Amino acid sequence: MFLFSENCKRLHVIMEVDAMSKTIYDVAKKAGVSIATVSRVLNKKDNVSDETKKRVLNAIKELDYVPNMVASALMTKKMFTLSLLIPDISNPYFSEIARGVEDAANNYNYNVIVCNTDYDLKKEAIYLNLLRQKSVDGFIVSSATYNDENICNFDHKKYPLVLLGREIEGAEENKKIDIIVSNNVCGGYLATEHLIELGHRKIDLILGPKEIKVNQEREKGYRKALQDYEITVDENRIHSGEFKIKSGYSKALEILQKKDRPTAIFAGSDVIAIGVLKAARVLGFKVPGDLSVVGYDNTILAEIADPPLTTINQQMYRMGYLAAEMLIKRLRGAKRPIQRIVFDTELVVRKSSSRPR
Amino acid sequence: MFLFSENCKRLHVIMEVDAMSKTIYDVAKKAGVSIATVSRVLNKKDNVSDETKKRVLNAIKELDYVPNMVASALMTKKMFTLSLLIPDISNPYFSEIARGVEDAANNYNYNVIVCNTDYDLKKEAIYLNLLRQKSVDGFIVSSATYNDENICNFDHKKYPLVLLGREIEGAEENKKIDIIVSNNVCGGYLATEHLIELGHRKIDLILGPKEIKVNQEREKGYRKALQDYEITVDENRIHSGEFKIKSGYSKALEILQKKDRPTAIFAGSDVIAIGVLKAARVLGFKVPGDLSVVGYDNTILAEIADPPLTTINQQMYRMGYLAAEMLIKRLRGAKRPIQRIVFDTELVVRKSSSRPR
DNA sequence: GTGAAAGCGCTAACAA
DNA sequence: TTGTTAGCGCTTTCAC
Repeated sequence: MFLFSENCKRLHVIMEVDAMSKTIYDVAKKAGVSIATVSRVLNKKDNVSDETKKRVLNAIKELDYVPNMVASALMTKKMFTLSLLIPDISNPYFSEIARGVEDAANNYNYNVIVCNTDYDLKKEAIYLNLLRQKSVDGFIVSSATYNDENICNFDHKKYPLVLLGREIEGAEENKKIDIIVSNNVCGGYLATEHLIELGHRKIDLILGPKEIKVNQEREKGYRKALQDYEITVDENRIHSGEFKIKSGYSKALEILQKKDRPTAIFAGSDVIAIGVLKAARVLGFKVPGDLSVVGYDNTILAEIADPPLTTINQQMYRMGYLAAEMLIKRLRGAKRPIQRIVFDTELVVRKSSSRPR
Repeated sequence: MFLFSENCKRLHVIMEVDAMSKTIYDVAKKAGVSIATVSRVLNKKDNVSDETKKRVLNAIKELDYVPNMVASALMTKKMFTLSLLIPDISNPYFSEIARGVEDAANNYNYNVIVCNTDYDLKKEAIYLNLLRQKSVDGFIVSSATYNDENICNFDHKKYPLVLLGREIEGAEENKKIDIIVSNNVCGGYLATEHLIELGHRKIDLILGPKEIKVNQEREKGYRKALQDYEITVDENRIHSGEFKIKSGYSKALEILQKKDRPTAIFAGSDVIAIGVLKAARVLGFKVPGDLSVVGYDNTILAEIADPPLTTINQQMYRMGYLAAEMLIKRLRGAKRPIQRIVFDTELVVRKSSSRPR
């Protein structure tokens, strides 16, 4: 069976009528109106009479018509899709952020494309480029190292961007981009102060990669706290590795076997702290009796760890949610100044820290 | 300054030349060829002479031209984007799957839109509908309950779909859709058998929601193991709740205070098992001395728990990876039969299980 | 090997 | 309030 679909200038040879996707022309024809009117109804413009609107809505329902957003995006440049670039979605810290981003996006009828950059600038650049081709409306980026050239060279006018949890070097650059961070200096300070106030003097610090700015900031907080309490900073007590259990484990193993071993370790993330706990267990040190441990992030891991980790809370979900919300509001054309929002961090005391023996 | 861009039928009023996105017309003009030729080069068709190809490539580079995939998708219907529907990305089980999906997708130059359905069929339906409008190429769905009407009524011809970790009721329905699952009956059996062989006879089962088929299957494995070892199944020992720490906690609290309390609990997920551990701690039961606990999934939580959880390993990452790969291969038009792939589960023995006192 | 021209399914200016 | 029509930036016949 062959049929002609009598769309204006379109001539379809159709095998099964239902197999073809319906277009705005089919709806227009069925409702006895022009495509412009159908478009008006679809986009909820008010200048359509109730009478015709009803007819169009009926036709849409009867034909099971689904509007094609790709076609409309060709004109409007809006795909109602955000992209989220993070190092690794399987990391609880980022999956919590992602959940916040997606919830906000969903709330405004946006979708989110998630990309894992693995802290790899090249991979990030490829994603950025591919997604621009797809006319994604905006970007939330959380994978930048402190001097991320991808971001510095990015055309923020054309592609709205919110930086999440990371800053770019240079105050001027920062003034051009919306940024959401948490107060890492404060977090580093709080963790260190907590240990000092418990009576610790030999406090080692195990951070994530140096290139990631949050680590520099947490270190700053650590130094500041020691200074404020008039404890000399021992450079040999400051270490860095990766945000991985293994990394925390091996560093701690090394540290804890030195003569002048610390009575406390402040880890730059919960994951690192988990590695420290493991090393302590292997070496027969009791936590917190022989060694106090403080983590960072307050992911679900901190609750579950043995013993439950004292840690610094970051508001991942809220940061993600706000990032998406800011981005969407900017996309909607609100003339708002560039913002830089700093989320508070706070100390969460659990069982992994106590006064030294 | 006003300029005319001399694109064929297009007349642009341009303020800053560089501010406008370059189109295929600009490239064609600069290279002195037609847009058809540019298109051929972009799509790597072979029928272009090396000479002209070089000119076109040069023009592309000089203009910093970025092809518009939305426009091309209007013809080709390919957006090179998959969507992944899962209950909750912040759940480590699903974030591990998501990572596998995204890695495979990225490997084939696809992107993935992640959606959180919260086990809510209505929310799932809304996502499915919205994403169809966006011409997403295919779907990976992991949120279906066992009789998910959204999936049953889904037009798999038009929108390729892979079911991940869940099946649909009815063998016939299943034959129409690619499915990737792990062997939950086997997993349930292995966990139960492990406890039986340790000498346990009073083994309680705490599952997730009954509507989710995996729970029914794990229960089946549990029953089978008891029967094989000639232990009477006590219906009062089978419980169900949610896949949440709290749920496991409250159920275990209740169970452990009964007169005839179990010597072992098999939890339907690591998260539930974590709740059980917490309840045991609160009530002063030592794990594994007073109570053995076995989890399910082998997420990162199992490693980290106190004590580390004996659990059933599921290959989340590989399942996710394969799901995306299957979907993409189908999208590429390979005429392949509908597949149903079952991943093995295996017992991982850690510290939360031992013989009963 | 290359170009002209007709759409893909919409939106939006302009007419009526 | 409604319709006509010219694109949006590509792909894809069909000529040459």
